Amino acid sequence: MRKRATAKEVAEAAGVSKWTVIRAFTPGASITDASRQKVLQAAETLNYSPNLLARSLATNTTHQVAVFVDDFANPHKLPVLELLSERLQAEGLLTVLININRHFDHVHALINAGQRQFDAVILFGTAFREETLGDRGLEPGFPPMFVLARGSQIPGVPAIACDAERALGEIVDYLFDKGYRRPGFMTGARTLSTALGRRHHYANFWRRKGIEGVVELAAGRYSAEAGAEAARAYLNSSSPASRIDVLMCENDILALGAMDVVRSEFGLRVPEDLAVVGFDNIEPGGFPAYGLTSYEQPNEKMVDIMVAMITGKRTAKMMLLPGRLVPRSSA
Amino acid sequence: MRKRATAKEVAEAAGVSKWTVIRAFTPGASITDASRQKVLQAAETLNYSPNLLARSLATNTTHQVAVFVDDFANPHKLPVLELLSERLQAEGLLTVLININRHFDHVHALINAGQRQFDAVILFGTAFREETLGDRGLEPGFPPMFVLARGSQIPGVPAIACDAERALGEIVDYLFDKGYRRPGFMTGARTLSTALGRRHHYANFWRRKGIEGVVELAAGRYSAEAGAEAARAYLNSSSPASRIDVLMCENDILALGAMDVVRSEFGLRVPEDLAVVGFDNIEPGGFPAYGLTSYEQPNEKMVDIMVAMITGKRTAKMMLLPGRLVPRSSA
DNA sequence: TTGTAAGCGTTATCAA
DNA sequence: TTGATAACGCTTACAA
Repeated sequence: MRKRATAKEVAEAAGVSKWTVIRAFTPGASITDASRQKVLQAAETLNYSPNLLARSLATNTTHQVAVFVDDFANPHKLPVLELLSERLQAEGLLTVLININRHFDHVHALINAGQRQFDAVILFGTAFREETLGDRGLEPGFPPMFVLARGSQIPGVPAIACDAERALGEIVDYLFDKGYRRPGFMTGARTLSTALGRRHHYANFWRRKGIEGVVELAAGRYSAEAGAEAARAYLNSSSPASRIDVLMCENDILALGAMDVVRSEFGLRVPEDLAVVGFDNIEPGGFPAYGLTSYEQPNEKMVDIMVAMITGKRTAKMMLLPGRLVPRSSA
Repeated sequence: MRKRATAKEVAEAAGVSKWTVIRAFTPGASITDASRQKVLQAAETLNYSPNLLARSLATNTTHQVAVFVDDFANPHKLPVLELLSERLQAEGLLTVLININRHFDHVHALINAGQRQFDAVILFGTAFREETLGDRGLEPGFPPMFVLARGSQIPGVPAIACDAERALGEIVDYLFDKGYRRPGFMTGARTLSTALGRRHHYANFWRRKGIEGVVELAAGRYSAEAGAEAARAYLNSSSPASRIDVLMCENDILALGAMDVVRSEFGLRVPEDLAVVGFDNIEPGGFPAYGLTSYEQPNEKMVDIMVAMITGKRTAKMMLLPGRLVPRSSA
């Protein structure tokens, strides 16, 4: 593996100075066509292309965006990652996928992100509280941060997310119209503000309908298994007469787990005996085997806006966007 | 947003030279404890941490690995991405997710990867033929390439994948023992070598059992919808008497789409009327609503080996690893 | 152990 | 338009 050719080498080959070489590769630089041709030809034979690393050091911009993800159990992440990477690449930005876990937490990741001079940091659905950073605060020279698909817990960090209040309003209206009157809600991780948020709005809208006391099923985390366990626990401990008639789950993956238990283990019919609703509208939910009623987040819009903010084509600020109710057979 | 502190500034604050500052941040460098303490303290107050970009330029290693992905429809990608990013991070390497699509193809991506000096490039399940690069070949100074979860089509580019021959052998043995005798195979993209590979091995093993003529259902691409269409087309055009009794699909997502059609649209029972088998063992396949018999790739092993090769702890070479048959109710 | 010089491959700025 | 000088922030090699 030979070394890459440098601008200097190309310059010698073309009989010009290295700065002229740079100009040949700089759109809109002042250079004669003759020089440019000479340079491009020399570059071609030497197989030269500018070293982006050196460019980054000099320009102080890496064209790389860090995306923090901590919940890979949710299939919803994949299509959004696809969208995000596509749109970023369309703007000449690369996606650095950062796995937030026990060994590489937000603090480490943020410090690392600073050291690597990313152009921006996106917290994609990750839970992150301001206190976590401690005194460090947002360090000087730190890349601008954004929160995607979740409300922001950090003042000054803009969030682009689905409007949960509006979403839950639509959902409750729909369920009420369908005749459901004994609502339950399954939460994933308790500490997350969105968890509280969705649950909170859900309860609020039912209250406005004159119905108090939404039953809470706590799954503790986001996975089909957790959803299954929570549903099982509830169904085992409740009498058929007093049961809820509709279960809204904080996301689809919980809903699918719950639905499996409701039907396979307890032989209940969905939606006749117990209706189920999810959130995110992941693909398997739409399969005939489930027919899960869900709520679709405006992924494209969210991603487009986020990318526009990162590139500075839009002013960075919090935005809540409307999604879309997707009614199917489960409720 | 102030600029980041530099080693030089810390040096001035600590009353030493900037090289001493560097040493304080270099494990195993010769420096007195006194100096180190002074430096670390100054660094602390100035909130200094080394600039990784500058380091990369100087050391010619970025600690970044590019991962090319072109098929985001397969949910199997997500857990593997999680594993991969985790293991890479454990080695101090960051994952740059590169979306291969119409606008950003392998050639662009590879050139870009060279310019960015990634430490390695992983083709994760992407189809890429040698000719694509044309004359350029693998350019000098180009990062080492690896293929993950697919056979390599490029000589000299090591692939880490599941042993397809062994896998299909196990599957056919299992199906034969279960009494199935009229096999069908659903292919995704026709051009991919693994497609041909899996189908090829499948047909071979049936032949060894004395059964010729595996029926091919061509879905054309990898998605539940494509699987559904192919299954629909086949069932519509075949007479119940002459039909296959077991359908092996090239991957799970095709299998789920097919299974939905088989059951919901044609009212056939799985496995009694038509058994279905997939590949990858994605999560929804395991849900009670499907109970899809599948074959699990050794994801952890593949990823661990790949990372070990990238870090040089293992010699880079092609490896085929055994997976695991996961029998469920669908076959 | 510590300081110095040179170099990594660009870009920014100014002079010719 | 072109060439030259300085700078980006670090590492490597060498000298003190």
